[in-house]
This record gives sequence, C-alpha cells and structure tokens, in this order.
Amino acid sequence: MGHQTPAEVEAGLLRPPSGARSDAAHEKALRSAVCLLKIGGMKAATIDAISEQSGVSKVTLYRHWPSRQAIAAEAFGVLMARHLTFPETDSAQADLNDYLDDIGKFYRGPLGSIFVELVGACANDATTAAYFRTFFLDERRRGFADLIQRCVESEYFRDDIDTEQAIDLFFGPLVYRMLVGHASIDDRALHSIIDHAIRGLRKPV
Amino acid sequence: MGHQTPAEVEAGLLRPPSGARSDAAHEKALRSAVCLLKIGGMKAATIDAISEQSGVSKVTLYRHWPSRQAIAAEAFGVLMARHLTFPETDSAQADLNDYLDDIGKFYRGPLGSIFVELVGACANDATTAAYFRTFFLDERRRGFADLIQRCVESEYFRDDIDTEQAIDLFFGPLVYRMLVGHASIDDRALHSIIDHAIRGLRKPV
Amino acid sequence: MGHQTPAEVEAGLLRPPSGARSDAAHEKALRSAVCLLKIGGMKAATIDAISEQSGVSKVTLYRHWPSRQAIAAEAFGVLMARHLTFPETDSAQADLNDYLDDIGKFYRGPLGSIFVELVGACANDATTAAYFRTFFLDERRRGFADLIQRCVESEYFRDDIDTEQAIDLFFGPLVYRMLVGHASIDDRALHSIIDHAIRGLRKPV
Amino acid sequence: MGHQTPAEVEAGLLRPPSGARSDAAHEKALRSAVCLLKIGGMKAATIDAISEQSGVSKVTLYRHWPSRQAIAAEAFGVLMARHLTFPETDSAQADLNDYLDDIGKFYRGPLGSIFVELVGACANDATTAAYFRTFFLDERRRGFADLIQRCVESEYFRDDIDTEQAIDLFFGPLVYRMLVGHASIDDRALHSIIDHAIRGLRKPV
DNA sequence: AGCTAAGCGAGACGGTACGTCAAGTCTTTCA
DNA sequence: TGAAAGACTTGACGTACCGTCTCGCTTAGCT
Repeated sequence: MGHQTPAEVEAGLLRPPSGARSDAAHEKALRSAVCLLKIGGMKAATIDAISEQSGVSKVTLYRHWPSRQAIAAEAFGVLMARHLTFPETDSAQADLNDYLDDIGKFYRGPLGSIFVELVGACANDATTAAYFRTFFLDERRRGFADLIQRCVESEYFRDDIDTEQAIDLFFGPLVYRMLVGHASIDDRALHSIIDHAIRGLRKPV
Repeated sequence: MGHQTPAEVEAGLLRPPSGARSDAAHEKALRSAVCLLKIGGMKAATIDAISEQSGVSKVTLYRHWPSRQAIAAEAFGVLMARHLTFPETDSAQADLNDYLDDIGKFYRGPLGSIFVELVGACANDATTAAYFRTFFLDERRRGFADLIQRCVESEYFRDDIDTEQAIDLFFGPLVYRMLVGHASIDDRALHSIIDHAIRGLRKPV
Repeated sequence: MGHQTPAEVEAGLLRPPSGARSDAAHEKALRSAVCLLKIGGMKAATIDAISEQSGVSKVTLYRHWPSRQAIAAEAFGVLMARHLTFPETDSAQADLNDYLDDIGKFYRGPLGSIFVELVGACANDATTAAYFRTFFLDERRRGFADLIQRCVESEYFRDDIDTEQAIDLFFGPLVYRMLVGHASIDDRALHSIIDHAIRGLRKPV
Repeated sequence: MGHQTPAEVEAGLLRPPSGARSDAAHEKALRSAVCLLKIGGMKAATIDAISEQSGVSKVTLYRHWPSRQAIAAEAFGVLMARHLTFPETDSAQADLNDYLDDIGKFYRGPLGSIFVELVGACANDATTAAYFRTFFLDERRRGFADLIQRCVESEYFRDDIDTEQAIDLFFGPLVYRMLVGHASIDDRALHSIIDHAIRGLRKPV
C-alpha cells in the first residue's frame, strides 16, 4: 500500500497505488529513519542521513514527506507498532493498572525519549503534529479509549467522563514532566499521579 | 547582578560579579530577545538576530548563555514577570477558579504559543529545560503551590496530596494538548479538564 | 521526414523513416523550444520545461536529441529560418553593406542574445556545436559565402582570399564583443570593424 | 590586500582591508580553483569541489565571489599571470608576429580550452564577464594595445585605426572558431587570418 | 485480422550541484 | 582587559535540472 499524507489519511482517502518503485523507496526511507531514530534520536534523523543511509534521494524524500520531522513521526509509528499492546483480561481495572505500568517503563526507556523529542517537535510545526497523530498517536489513543470505556462499563469510572480528557489526565502530567524535567517520574511519582487521575475519574463508592 | 548558569543557580552559587559592562550587555540582549519573541516567536529569536538587534556581539551572548534557547527561556521569564499574578482573596476555592481561568486565556494567547515553543525546545536540550525552570517555571509553580496549599488548608483539597503532582494534574493535560493538538482546549474542554483534576484532589464530602 | 543527428547529417545519412508519430513529437518539441527560447532564452529552455510545455515526454526528447542544448540549437535554426534573407541586387558591394547592417541590428536584438547564448553553449559541448552548425550556421555561412564570392567576382575583393576566413573576419569580432562585453557594438563601432575587415579583403586599387 | 568585486575594481575602489584571515581564504580558494581548472576545466571547478579541496567553506566562497564562474575567471587570471609575456624587441613588426605565434600555440593548448570555456560562460552571465575582464582580459588587452601602438608608431599600421577594434580583429575570428568549431585553427589558417587582419590595418605602401 | 514490436506519455527515481541559513568559534581591533 | 566587529567552519536544508527507468497504452506494419 502506498503512502498517505495526513490530510488524505485524515480524510479517509488513500492515494491510488503508484507502482512498486514508489513504495520501495517509502519503505526504505522509513526503515532507515527508524534505525537512525533508535541510534541517535531526532538529532540523527536528518534528511541527509536518511537519504544517504537508505539510498533514497533527498528529492524523493521530499516528494513523500513535507519534512524530516514528518518522516520521523511516521517512522516512530512504525517503530511502536511492535510494542505496547493493550492487555485485555476480564478485569478492566487490572488491565488499566497493567497498561499504566507499561507506560511508565516505556517513558523511561529509549523509545520514551524519542517520543518526547517528537512531542517537542510538534510544538514548532503543525504538520509534524498531524503526522505524529496520524501515524502514531491516534491509534494508540483509540486503544486506550477502549480500555477506559471498559472501566466505565465495569462501573469503575463514572459514566459522565470524557474519554479524551481522561486519556490526557493520565498522559499529560507524564509528558509534561518528561519535557520540562521539573519533577521525577519514578515509580512512586508515577503511581501517585495515576492515583490522582483515577480518583478524578472514579465512580463514587 | 550578573547572570548565572542554571547549574550555578540550582546549586545556589553566584558568579563573581563581572563589572558594569557585562550587566548592560545582559540586559540589552534580554530586551531584544523579549522583543523578538513577541514578534516572531522562537523562530525569530536567533542568535544573529538578537546580536544584531541588541548590539551585543555573538561572542558575548555565548559568554552569558549556553544557547539561544537559554536566552529565550530567560527572556520569557522576564516577559512573564509582568503577567499572571496570583489572586489572593479569602476564598482559596474562588482564587483557584480565577487563576485557572486566567491560565486558559493565557494559553490561547500569543504568549501561550511562545510558552509551548519553549516547552518544545526543552525536549531537545536539558540545559534549555534548566533555564526554563530557573527563570520562569519554578517561581510560577511556587505561587501555584501556595494556592493549592491554601485549598488544602481550607479543606477543599485532601491533605495527603502531593503539591507538585497536583500542579501537573492541572497543567499537564493542557500543555500536552497544546503541543500535539489532538484535542481542543476551548472553554468547555478546559473547564472539564479542570473539573476532572479537581475531583482527583478534592476532599471527599 | 524524421530527424537526424548531426553525425548522420554530416555523414549525409538519413535515419530510416520512423513513422508519423515520431515526427509529430519532434515538431511539437521544437515549437515549444522556440517559444521558450524567445521568452526566456537558454535558461528557460530546460528539458523539463520543453517536455511539460510540448506534451512530449522527456524520454522521447532524449530519443530525438542528445541534450537540451541540441534541441535549442535546432529550434534556433527554425526560428531564424524566417529572418535575415540575403539581399541580391546588381551591386555586390551594396548587398554586402545592406547585409552587414542587418547583422548589426540582429545582434543587438533579442535573437542576438539567444545566438550568443548558443555560441556560449558550444564552448562546453562539441555535440551542441555540431547541432548549431548543422541546423543554423552552415546554411547561413553558405549564403554569406555566396555574397563574398560575388564581391570577388565584381573585383571588390581580392581573388586570393579564403571565403571562410573572410566570414570570420566580419563575424568573429562581433561575436567576441557580444560574449565578453569588453567593448561596444554600437553603429559606429560596428561600421568601423566592418571597415577594417573590408580593407583586409579589398583588392588594391 | 582584501578581495574586490569587479564593480569596485572597475570603479577603482578597494574594499577596506579586512584582516589576515579573509585573504588567506581568498588565496586558498583561488589556488584550489586553479588546480581544478587545470585538471578538469570549468566542469571540475564546482563550488563544492573548490570548497572541499581548499578547506574554505561554501559560505565564505559566496562572500568573496558571486558565483563559481567568477572564481574560475579570477583563478584563470592568476593562472595566466605566469604566461604569455609580450615580446619587446626593436622591431614592432617582429614582436607582433612572435606574439601572434604564441597566441596560436596557447589557443591550441590546455589553457586555450579553459579560456574558451570561460568565454562561453561569459555568454550566460554578465557578472562572470565582468570578472573575466577585470582579472584576465583587461590587462592582457592593454599589453597587446601597446604592441599595436608600436606598430602604428613604426608606421607599420595606419594611424587612424582604433586599437580596441584592431585587437578584436585578430582575436575575434580565433575565438569564434574555437567556440563553434566550424573551421580549423591550424597554423595555415591562423597565419592566413592574421594576414587578412594585418592587411586591414596596414598603412598603404 | 490479428500479432508483435516500436514509439509514446506519464511520472518516479538517483544524482550532482546549487545557494542559503543558523549555530557556534575565532581573531583582530578598539575603548 | 573585556567587548564589539565580523570573518570563519560546519552541518543541514530545500531546490533545480539532469538523464534514466519502468509502466501501460497506442499504433504500424507485418504475418
């Protein structure tokens, strides 16, 4: 399947398949971007480096993406596709705790810092943000939204909460701390933050 | 008073005063940076532009700050010093609501987008983050912490909450949304987010 | 009739006729090249532009010509076919003067600067030079050679001159000045140069 | 002494001396350009190549010259400064013949083809032409003008000739032939052309 | 009448070079 | 002695044009 600009993706459109060549370049570029991101983060994923390492010319890269940040965003989506599956047991509450634990580990690992760099890049460029959402965030949020919904259905959370806001209540504080570094996100802090957020969402007992 | 690197600041150290000239250059540079930030955001606040507009040579800038982001961070602190005072009436709860209202307006205004750009810049460079905290964030958080403490004392909030986490429970979701743009921060969303956060902190009634 | 590469042309060979389509593309490309040359000179006559404007694909262009300069050279020949006819009255001397006057006007006009650009392009590529000669210069020189021959026959010029050299004695200085711009080619200069050249060729009286 | 743009040079102005560093870069770049020109002609003297080989950054090159052709033009001037001195014996006529002989050899040698490439480059860009004249041609023409003047004084040439035109009468045909390649410039042709030109300038006997 | 080979438009691609921007360093000169 | 002035290197950027390639369509001309 060919690549898609966020606009098209967000509009639910697909580009007409363009032939083997185009996709090959797209894939090669993404693979190189993934590799460079893992090794050196956003700083390493320059257009020149991706071009050189992948054998895809710069002009072609610019035909496929509007900026290096966009490539990185999509590459990050590819990279994360293999991680962080959502637990799905009988207990929504247990699943929530499991998932939030995973999140904590993720944020403190190498992928976490790439994630943070990407969020930072979103600040400078709305297009990057669009790519980041389309190729990574949206799907992940959908998964988490399902989990929250299950918490609502099992009467763990109130039924008048806004799912999107609930998600941000968990993630926002963590991301903010990772970006600015004003406070720790060690296990204790993490659990305490989560605890506060859960209290904000729980159904009164 | 001469300038301080964050390391020194955070360690409570002061550089030996360096003479009248130095401070004049420091001030001039900051004034220019403030001006450039207001006009064109982070993108406009380049070293060359600051140097040219302020008449302070690049070399001198680098003697005073480690990077252009650091200048911007300190300049932003200067810029914000005149805004967003904390309300202080008899009612902590009313003060909290007033303040959070102000925050909303601030985030959506021109200063808000500079703030977001700076937070984004923090992602790439720990030193920038240190400057940002030292010259802007720390003081502001202290003010907000006091407000939260008053909410605890007036038994609006529980007394076992962590003030730092409480702050991030309010700010994190907003900042996250501003950065990534995945959801609105209009008045309704804002109040709903705040409402969720407050619920997480409130003393059970 | 199909097109010919200079080598073939110069060897007196013709390509086997290739079918109606081929010629249509050839003509369309030349027409576009003429148009682009007139509007923007050599700089505008890029392969991409010719291809786009004419609807002839780049691959086809490269099947018909070895380079964009070659296309331009042939197009210039087409363009000039409509201009600069040779006067032919009873007086060879008068005809010579008329023609040289025309030349002066031509060199200073828009076609003159295209001509100069093409001569400049010949410097970098022998193939371009071959096209330029085949599709423009050779025929023109033949015409001028006839005129000079008539001057010899009417005993205006010596009969031991080399016609080719005589032509270059007139044109070389003009072209050189147009290329390098070290001296004017206004009417006075032009006539003076021509006068020197004629003196070099005249039969002593 | 710092470098000069042709406009300044032609206006007789000098840039204010800029310090040792600048000149070092200028010299290094020219040396590299000379070297590259000798090895591969104009095609080899790319900005990137000059920058890489000389260790002078591209930005600096563009501060010193407006284009690679300008660098090449100045470099060619440097290269030629060591060649083609003007003979100066008692006999102006003999000196003229000697010099024209030298010219022939020069045109057919490796430097000749660089010369032709440069003349060709002048066709596309007036600035290149200005550099070419300033750093190579003007001085050379001054020398040749002196020689022609001596021919006038010795009553070999008429005294009503225009020196500039006389120069072009010799050089124009040669340059034209070298550029377009429509006719030979072997010894016979060369002498014949020179002979024609001389006839055009000689004092009637 | 159908088949085959050629020419064709479309358009993506790798490559070379360009010209520019901003960052951060270094030297010279001045106060 | 410290700072202004400003030239410098570095690294990356985004673009232009080139010449090549593959694809699938059309057409010509032979079988």
